Amino acid sequence: MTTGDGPNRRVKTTDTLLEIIDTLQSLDGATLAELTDELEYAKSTLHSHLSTLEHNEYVVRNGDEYELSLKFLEHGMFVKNSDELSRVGGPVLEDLAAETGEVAWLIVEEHGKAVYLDKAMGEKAVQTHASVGGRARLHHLATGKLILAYLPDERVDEIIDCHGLPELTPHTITDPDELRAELEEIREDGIAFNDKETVDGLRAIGAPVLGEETVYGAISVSGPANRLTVERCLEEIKPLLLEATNELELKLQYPPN
Amino acid sequence: MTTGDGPNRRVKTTDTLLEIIDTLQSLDGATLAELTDELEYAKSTLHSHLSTLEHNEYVVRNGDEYELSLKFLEHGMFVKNSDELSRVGGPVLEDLAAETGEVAWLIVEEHGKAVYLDKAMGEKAVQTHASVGGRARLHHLATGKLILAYLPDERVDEIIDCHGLPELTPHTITDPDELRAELEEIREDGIAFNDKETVDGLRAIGAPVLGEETVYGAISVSGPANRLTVERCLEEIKPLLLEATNELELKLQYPPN
DNA sequence: TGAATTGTTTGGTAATTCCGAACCAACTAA
DNA sequence: TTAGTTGGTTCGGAATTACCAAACAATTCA
Repeated sequence: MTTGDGPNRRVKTTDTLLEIIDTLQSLDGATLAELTDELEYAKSTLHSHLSTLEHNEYVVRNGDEYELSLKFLEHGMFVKNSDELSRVGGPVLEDLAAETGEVAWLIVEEHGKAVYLDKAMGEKAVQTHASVGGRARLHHLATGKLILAYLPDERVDEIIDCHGLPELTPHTITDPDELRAELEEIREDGIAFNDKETVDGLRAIGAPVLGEETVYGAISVSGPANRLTVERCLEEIKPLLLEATNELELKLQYPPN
Repeated sequence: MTTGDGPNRRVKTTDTLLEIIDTLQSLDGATLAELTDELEYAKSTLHSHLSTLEHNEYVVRNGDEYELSLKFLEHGMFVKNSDELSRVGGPVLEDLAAETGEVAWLIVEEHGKAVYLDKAMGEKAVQTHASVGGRARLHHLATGKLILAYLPDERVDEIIDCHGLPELTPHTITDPDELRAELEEIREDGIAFNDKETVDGLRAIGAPVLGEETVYGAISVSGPANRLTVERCLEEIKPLLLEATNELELKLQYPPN
């Protein structure tokens, strides 16, 4: 039989495999012995899995070290490029970054989480915690809250249930009702802030990219809170963001091809 | 038992799974019915595999369409960023692109193929066939031939055996001996050309990034053959490339951390 | 030289994948 | 409304195989 009960029967071997892949990534490559220590499988079992992965070019070997291969980059870039928002968003982010000097982000939702789809660095941009392809909870990001704000209420409840509202800084919203109140405000304003809710000293302002009945994603500009003041956000950044999202929404509505 | 005979026993279910993933990519998302047509498995079999992939967040559903998720981007960017050459190469490519106005590429070898690790677009750059994460044969690229030139002879034979020398244009080298002669020349010159060997009308010039006893990868500048003449390559681009690879080799030898 | 460590191979069985076929749910056409 | 179609979902059970244990090979270190 399979893992799990009742509906949605799963394939146990596949669970095993994906567990191996995830572990291989979190260890940043590992020898067979290290993997054996980390996972609850016999050495020989892991060995045949690794051989299969290598044969299919999903893993490369450096001596006795097994590492994930660039096959993942191939698939990943393919997925990224098949997203229309990603394609039209790239140049828009570059403009935003150039005009503000800060970091501009493009975020979409997947499986109830925020995924950093793209970024552009301005002149004064500082290296941040996040990177393209990375994931984060939705509730502590300007873009994440925007996405939640335009998602159906049931879906929001589901996401809160599933992922919780963990506290990252003293400013993170951890109460569901407080979050829902903020989402209401965001819907009224059409923009959202991240006021040191993710990292202390980091502020961001974002705007959503909306379609008819859907939210495609959101973009934001982030930077040090003392440089990116609330006034500067509202006066300088907000108009730029709204111009950008407006352009994106038009391009998504009337794709060039 | 398992797939394959003798040594390196493989896990058949894993082969199946990776086959599904590859198919899902080449179809750019598919319904269960479409996958059933494409692959030799029962509908119910594919269904449980897809359910497992979705449960592990490697696949997303849009209605009845199954698509690869951005999880692949996460792993892919992680692999890319754990490569030191990729990290130091990015800014160098940007400079090259800015100085030449053309497209600058960073290529590494994996499983006997060329992988486009990064690119930077100059002012006059035209959209090309290739994209980051993509793969190509080594024998028809300037960077690919460079990598072959500095790989052990046995390895070169192995790669020729395994992947062949398919013809992409009338200029592609398809004869093993001719290729080996060119590799010898490349070792003498320290640079390599791609003279319409990949796409008609496209020229590129590249230089290798060498370590002690190894070749890390290669970088190149490519553009329309009529603009990127052989003279311009030798006089303008070649010094820039050598300066760039020199910088990269130093940075790889003495990493900042 | 022997002990320790790590990757590789293999036999056999307990476990699971896989198929077939039935079951739904949503549309379409008559 | 009803019959027909298309596509996703579920489930029992036989055939296949993933998995473990244990032996083996190849290095490395004492």
